[in-house]
Order: sequence, then structure tokens, then C-alpha cells
Amino acid sequence: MPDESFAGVSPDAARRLLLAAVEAFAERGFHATTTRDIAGRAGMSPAALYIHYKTKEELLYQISKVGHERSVTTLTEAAGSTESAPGRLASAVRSFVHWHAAHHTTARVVQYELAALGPEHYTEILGLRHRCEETLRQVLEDGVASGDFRVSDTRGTTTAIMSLCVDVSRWYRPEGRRAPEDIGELYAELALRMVGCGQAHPGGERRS
Amino acid sequence: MPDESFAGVSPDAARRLLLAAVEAFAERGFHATTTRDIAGRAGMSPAALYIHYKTKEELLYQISKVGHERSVTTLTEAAGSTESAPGRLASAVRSFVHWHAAHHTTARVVQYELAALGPEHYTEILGLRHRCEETLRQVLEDGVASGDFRVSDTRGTTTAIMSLCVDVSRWYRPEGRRAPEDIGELYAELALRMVGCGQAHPGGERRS
DNA sequence: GTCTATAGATTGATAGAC
DNA sequence: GTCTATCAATCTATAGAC
Repeated sequence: MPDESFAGVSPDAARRLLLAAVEAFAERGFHATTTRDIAGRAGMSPAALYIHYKTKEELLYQISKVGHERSVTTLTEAAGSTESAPGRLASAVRSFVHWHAAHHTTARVVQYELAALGPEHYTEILGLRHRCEETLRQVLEDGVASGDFRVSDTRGTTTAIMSLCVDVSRWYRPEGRRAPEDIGELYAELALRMVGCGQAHPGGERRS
Repeated sequence: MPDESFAGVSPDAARRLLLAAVEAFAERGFHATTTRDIAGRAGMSPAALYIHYKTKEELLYQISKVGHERSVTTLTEAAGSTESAPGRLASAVRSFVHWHAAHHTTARVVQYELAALGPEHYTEILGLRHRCEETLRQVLEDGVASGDFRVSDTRGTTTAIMSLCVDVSRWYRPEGRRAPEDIGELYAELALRMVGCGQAHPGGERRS
């Protein structure tokens, strides 16, 4: 099961092409991937691609859009609960990191092939990303206001936490030691520490 | 002054080509960059490139090698001082982050275009990177042993800190709010917090 | 060492049969 | 909708004059 993010795409051939493109883009990057390679992975002739997508860039755009929407939803749902700020931060980072590990192929394309998008598509996707960062920053602001967090530079700290989460998709390998759940848990703990809300003794209970 | 990392490269034309390649690769990526573009930026004809470099990949290899060596040196020197573990960690992160911001074009190529290297060059550069990570991990181990740090998963936390530092080269822009020094300082503070050694009250003195 | 010119291969995308 | 065949453009790298 490579990725269920594109399960809703139809017809079948269009979805197969999209999944093949995700795989190829994640492996070699957009510019190093040929349309022949994508079509081949989907078990079709080079020309078949252009029945379902107008250009190679449109494939990247669809991947970026759907992928970004998924990851933004994951983050905002976790960050928007009614919990305390520490709970929301931990939950947001845990979910966001889990997504970037579990869907590391899609995530890699979404995060690192952005520059290959056409100007208008690029701007659109950048907007989604901006909303994502703002959501996280709001959690930090709330935590500072409630006295749970001690952060001198919320904007810079938000960027740092985002870097941490996003970069998981770059180095994560399914054969590796850690499962997506474990990484999410570790990173949630690290994020809490970064905002001055971590416990001193790892492994025990938080906030006695 | 784009980058002094390649000041020692001679003859002059070879260095100009290398700097042009760094610029182009950082801007568009290796595969989206043409040899014509590189030669053009260096003020030469397309063919002139091949007098100094056998292939386009060799240009990337030279950049990756010199760049990686510089960043590794920066990190290991800072991490290898005789200070306490917290001092060494702060110093290492501060220097490493500063380098990735100040040399963000070179750093971006070094960190994100690795996959375009030939297999043997790729393996060689990966070795440098591995040494880099081991150096940082040793600081964390030392800090845990001395009781300064409280870390349950040193390997995972090392990866996280490396992600943080490296990712700076991806989002850093010279026109941005923060200078490389400021980012280095903030990230050193964040790294100390991640290992359970941060102060609760930002802006004050550390370790009273 | 640098140029102009170009070979040789590959690419994104299209035409037209089925 | 999918195929085979192919166009036109572009790319890396080389040949040979100066």
C-alpha cells in the first residue's frame, strides 16, 4: 500500500499515473523523471499520460495540491482541539510528523519539488504552506499567553519546529529502526522542550 | 561576495564556472540546470566548461566535496573544544547553523542535490555526512554521561538537531529578518532545550 | 584555452490508426 | 482511451579552427 491519499482519483488509469509519478518524483526528483518513466511504471505507453494530464507539471501540481491539503488538514485538526496549548502542540507535532513519515514519498515530493511548479501553481501551494505555519504559530502564541510556554521568538521557533517535522520525509526509510508512531512521539516531546515546556526526566509522566 | 569557499580553486576560469554552477544549482536544482546556463553565467561559451570539468556531474561533485568538508570542519572544531558538553553543543549548533545560513547557496546544493551524484561520489559524500552526525551524537552522549543532558534517544535526537540545522539552508533568504548570527544563537538555545538542558527563562543567564 | 559548429541521444508532447 | 510512430526542441559532450 503505497499511499491512500489519492484513492479518490478516477478513472483508474489517472490514479495509476499519479501514483507512478509520486514514486518517480520522490526517487529521482521532478526534472530527472521522464514522462516515459511515469507511463512505464503505470504500465502504459508514453502517450497515454497526455489523455489524463495536459503536462508533466500538472501531475506535480495535483500531487502537491492533494498532498498539501492532507498534511494541512492533519495539522490543523490536531492543533485545533480544545486541549491546553501543550496538549495541542504535542498532538499537532505528533500527527504532522507521523504523516510525513507514513507518507514519506508523497511528502518528499510535496516538500522538496515545489520549485518545479509553474509560477501560479507555486504561489497557490505556498499559500497552503503559509496557513500551515500560521496554525502552528498560533498554538505557540496561545501557550505563551497562558504561561505554559517560554519562548522569546515565536516566529523563529515555529520555523524551527516546522523544519523538524518536514525534514522527516527526507531521511525517513520504511526499513529503518523507528516506526512513524515512534518518531511522532519523540518529536512531540522535543517540540515541548523547545518551547520551554518539556519535562526534565524522560520516560515518566508529563506535568505532574 | 557570493562565497569564499572556493577561493582556492584555480585557474580563474575553473573557479568562475564553479561559482556559476553553485548559483544555478541552488536556484533551479542540478537536473534543471543546463551546461549552457553555467557557462553563460561564467561569461564563457558552452564548450569552455569541458576544458575544466569532464562532466556536469563533476562540477556537482567538486561543490559537494568542498562544501561538505567546510561544514564538517566547522562542526567538528566547535564540537571538539574542551568545554563542557552544553558549551560544546551550543557552540556546534551555533557554528553549523551560521554556516548553513551564511553559505546558504552552497549549503543548499550540498544538502539537497546529493542524489544527483554518481554512485561512487554519492557514497563518498555520504561518508562525510555520517562523520558529521557521529560527531554531534558524541557530544550528546557525553552530556548524558556527565548528567548535563536528559535524553532518552540520543540517535533520534541527534537526527532531529541535524535536521534543524541543515534545513536552514532551504528557507534562509539574505533579505529576511534574521542575520545568520541571530539564527545560530536561537538554534543553539533550542538545541540545549531539546536535550533537557535549556533554561526556563529566556533572555537571562544560563546555568546559574 | 577559448571559440563556432555540430554530432548523437533524449525529451515533452502530438498525430492518427484502432 | 490506448496504442505506434514521430516531430521539434533541447541537452550533454565533442571536433576542429584559431
